[in-house]
Amino acid sequence: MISTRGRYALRVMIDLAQNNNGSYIPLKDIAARQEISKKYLEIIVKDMVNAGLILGASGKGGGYQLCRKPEEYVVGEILELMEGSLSPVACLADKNYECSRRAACKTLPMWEEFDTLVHNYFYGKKLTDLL
Amino acid sequence: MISTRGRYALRVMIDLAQNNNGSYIPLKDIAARQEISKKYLEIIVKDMVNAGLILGASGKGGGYQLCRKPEEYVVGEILELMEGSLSPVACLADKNYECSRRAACKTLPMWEEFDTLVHNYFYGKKLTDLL
DNA sequence: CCATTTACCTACCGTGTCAATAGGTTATTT
DNA sequence: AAATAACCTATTGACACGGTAGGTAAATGG
Repeated sequence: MISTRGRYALRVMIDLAQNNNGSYIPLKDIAARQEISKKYLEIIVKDMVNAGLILGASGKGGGYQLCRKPEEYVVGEILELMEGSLSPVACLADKNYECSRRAACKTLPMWEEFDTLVHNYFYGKKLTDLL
Repeated sequence: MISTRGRYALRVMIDLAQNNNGSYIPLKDIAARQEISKKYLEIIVKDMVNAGLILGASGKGGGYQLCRKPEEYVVGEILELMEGSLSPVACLADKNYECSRRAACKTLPMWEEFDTLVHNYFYGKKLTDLL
């Protein structure tokens, strides 16, 4: 299940790409267009800045902006940064996960195969595919 | 993310298939082999009985049993019964979900495509593929 | 008939995440 | 100085997750 963090982040990226005119776009406008609580979006967008996905600028004339060309963003990257991991099970999501049953686990190969499938799907989609 | 409900259910099914000798298998044995709390498994296994995945029998000599041939079980069916839905977003998981932005949603087609991918993957896997 | 075994049932609980709100501070421009 | 907008800290209510506890009902063996 993809949470609002990932989904809203994706919609912000799309909004920024669609309204990309060189200047910064205030969150107020994005929140209004996307019909998402501005206060809640602040939290998500702040993380997007910290993750290096977008640029933020304070003060009058400030707002947010893409820091790459839209076609250089990959959906999987955005989702993974916001969701933490796209893996279906804890033993794959957490690299340091210890499981004594690992060698004998009958289901692990399936989760691994599925994990690869998910990864390939979202990393094969660019932001521009959503415009 | 697949929760323990779905994962444990799958392991119980595998255990039942591997130890399928015609008689009922007590949960105590399954819990011991799988190293899962028996008390917690009770909850999950009860739901599996209610869902019609397995048979339960009380009393001495009782326990649980598959009610179909192992090759007639599909992983997707088991997971979906236990997890409720495998859909990545609420607007697809809940059939009665209302969204005013549906027609304009730029991301919906991607979620739909991904949903189909997930569905096809797990419905293409049989229980016997995990033995 | 009684003890044992086993499933089945109801209730509760601690922790954590999700989605959001509230209110204030800093930075920047006009 | 005023306005704008990002940034920061704290809090909240609801809910799911993963489990525990203790008891009841059903079936069997001796």
